[in-house]
Amino acid sequence: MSWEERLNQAGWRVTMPRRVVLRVLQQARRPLSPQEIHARGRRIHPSLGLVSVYRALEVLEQAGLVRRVHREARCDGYILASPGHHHVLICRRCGRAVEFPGAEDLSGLIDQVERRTGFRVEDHLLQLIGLCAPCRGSGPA
Amino acid sequence: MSWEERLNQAGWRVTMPRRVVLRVLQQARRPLSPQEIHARGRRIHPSLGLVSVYRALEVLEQAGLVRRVHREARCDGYILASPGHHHVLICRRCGRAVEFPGAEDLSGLIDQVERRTGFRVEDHLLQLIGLCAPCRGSGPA
DNA sequence: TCTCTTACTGAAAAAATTTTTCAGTAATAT
DNA sequence: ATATTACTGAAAAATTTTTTCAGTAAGAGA
Repeated sequence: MSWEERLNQAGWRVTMPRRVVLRVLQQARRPLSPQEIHARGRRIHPSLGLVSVYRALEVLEQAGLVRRVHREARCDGYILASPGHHHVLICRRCGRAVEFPGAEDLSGLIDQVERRTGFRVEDHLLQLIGLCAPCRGSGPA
Repeated sequence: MSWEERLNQAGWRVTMPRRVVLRVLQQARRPLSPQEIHARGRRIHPSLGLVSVYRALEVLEQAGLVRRVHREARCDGYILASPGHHHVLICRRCGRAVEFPGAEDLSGLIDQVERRTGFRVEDHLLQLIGLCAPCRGSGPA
């Protein structure tokens, strides 16, 4: 099924901004911000508005056609740090965040990725999202 | 070593905003945005400025006393998505982002976390940061 | 304890990002 | 072809983050 069909099936229309955003991302070699996508998109279709880029990204992300990357810069939300490397567990219902230790657990996966991609992995960001014990019991999922 | 000593050793001063931000985060039960930290901090020390909260977070994060949490909302940077769940590998030098499949790799870790914390893990965000093959060869680390 | 140095501070202003509003346009079903 | 309404771009509003600057206070050294 083409992405056009996927959009249509989900009740969305196939429009110029969505087409252009997708094409820009296909040609990109690194994650792009909305501004960057807009600038590049305008070279393809000069009337493309920045607001439409925001809106297109929202729809395309919901449709699973685009993935948001979280990078060090420009994300808020802070918790207290424990010493050493920790992963973070976040409850999607109450927002509680819990740290848990462990880097070793990933070494197998990291080895595999290094072998397959040629990357040298230096650091990682792992966040697990779910429901904490109290929230599992109370109210609607 | 106390956090005050850690700051001093790293050449930073122990100041009111840093003290207040840390105290607010100690009392918080979920990740807080700079704005939220500011609002709560003012209840402890009404002259606290928002700008100082930003600056304190920056320093405390560098000192390893505070950890930034990346959440779905409010992060830019997009890449094209492949179907299904993928992790993301990002080169810190050239910015290239590569997806790689795999959720099974984490099942052991997730089981362990669920047992120890009572959370039910539904989703996760894993990003590996490192150097891609071309960047490993060229220029300064 | 006093004094000096300068890393810090809050407030205001500037810059940048994101959302809302609105009148008009164009994608799709019929 | 036509009708419906999901979409569009631009402007304005709201929000977030950074910069600037004159003054303050942390901490080193006497």
